[in-house]
Amino acid sequence: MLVRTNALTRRSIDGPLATLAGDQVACSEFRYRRGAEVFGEGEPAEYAYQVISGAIRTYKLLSDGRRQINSFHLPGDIFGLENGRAHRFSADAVVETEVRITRRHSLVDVMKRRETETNLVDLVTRNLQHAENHMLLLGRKTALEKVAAFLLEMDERLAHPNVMVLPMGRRDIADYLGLTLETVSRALSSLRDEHMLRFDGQTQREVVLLDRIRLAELDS
Amino acid sequence: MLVRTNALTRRSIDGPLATLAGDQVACSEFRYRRGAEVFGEGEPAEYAYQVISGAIRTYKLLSDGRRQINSFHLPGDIFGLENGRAHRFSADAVVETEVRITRRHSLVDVMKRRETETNLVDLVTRNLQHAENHMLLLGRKTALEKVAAFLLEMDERLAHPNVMVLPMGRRDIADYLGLTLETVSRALSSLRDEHMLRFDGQTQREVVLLDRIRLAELDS
DNA sequence: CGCCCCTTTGAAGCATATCAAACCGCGTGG
DNA sequence: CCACGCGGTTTGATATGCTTCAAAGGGGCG
Repeated sequence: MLVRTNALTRRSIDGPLATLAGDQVACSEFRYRRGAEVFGEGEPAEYAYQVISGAIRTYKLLSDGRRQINSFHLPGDIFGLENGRAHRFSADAVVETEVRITRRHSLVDVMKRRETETNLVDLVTRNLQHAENHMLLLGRKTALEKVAAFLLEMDERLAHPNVMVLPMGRRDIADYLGLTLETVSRALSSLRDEHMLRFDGQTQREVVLLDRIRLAELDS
Repeated sequence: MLVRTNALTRRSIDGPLATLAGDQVACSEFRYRRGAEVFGEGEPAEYAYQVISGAIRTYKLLSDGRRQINSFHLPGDIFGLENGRAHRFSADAVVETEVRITRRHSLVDVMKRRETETNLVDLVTRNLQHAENHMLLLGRKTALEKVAAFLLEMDERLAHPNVMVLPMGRRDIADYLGLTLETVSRALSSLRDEHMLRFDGQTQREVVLLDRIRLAELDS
């Protein structure tokens, strides 16, 4: 499948991938047909990619098929460079597309050599990962799904306390979720009525999650 | 303003910031009152921050005051670590909040020493930056604003061609913008009717931007 | 020529926003 | 101690922007 190439066959687009890879690692080129999948979410991340011509979309899917495209990758762009072992999103060709490919290992090894125990790339990448998840939420989830996702995110980040004390008000939650505060309030009331959560104390900021499983189901 | 501290006064939360900084750089602690601004979008990024207690929100604002919160930063979280000179978003305290602060320079210098000319952090960070802008779009912009922003993004990335040939169809644009394809189509028709763009050829994929200024105004 | 995909356009429905009012706990000052 | 005011939240009624459902146009390709 992979078309081997060498320095002499390189095209005019020599971006960071080529620079990074330099002559230390092998680059190959490959051509994808319109709609062809480059990689799927959850698949092992073996390669890093640079678009030579055409366009790639990277996206996430909800279980019901709704899709959120994170980015379009155009000629010169690098994508698919993951810190973990698996791709966090899917990628496929919008049109007939040429890409340059290099084994992820090569890059990661170069990276590892240059950085020590505490990895700054990891740090930024975690932020990126959060942003990607959030884009999916903002672009494609309903109010109820958003609020459920928010509660579960906070629950997890607060290490699943019995009583979750939210430091932020309804307005802040609303702005985080791309909703109005009234809609957030209604969603919370609805979840309370459905016995998925309960308010503790008098402030409405102390929440007890009663059914994390059903909340997670709501979160698609 | 900054409260100097040393290793002896450090609290129990010693996350990556402390590790990164180690004993190489000075850490200070500071306390923000509820609602106090830690930094504003566009301000010079002089420090990196780690939350000790409380909560910080980072967000962007549209000119009419609509706000999109990107993240809530809870104890242990690091934020405000920028690659460029300026903050890409604002940060302020949701509640009374303690943060540990270190000069950005210290970290950046450590980083620079460890990495060479081609900076992987830059790479990931650019993606993050895009994601942040996109969250604002998804959470807070109207259909017309989204489509205008999309056109301007593509225009810029394609180096302002006279005729912009979009590689993707309406469905792809819609999924990128968190809309339906019909809404994208209606928005484009509306922009055409308002003489902000014109379709070239017969495919409706070749767009000529006639009034980038008004488009940019739409994009808030 | 005819089919298929993409796009546009129209009509109706619906989820969420907007507008409005009441409630509630809390802090403050009388 | 209570009255009051105030910010935050809930709830209700209405409005609306976007989606959904539907159909027709238009171009490319077999």
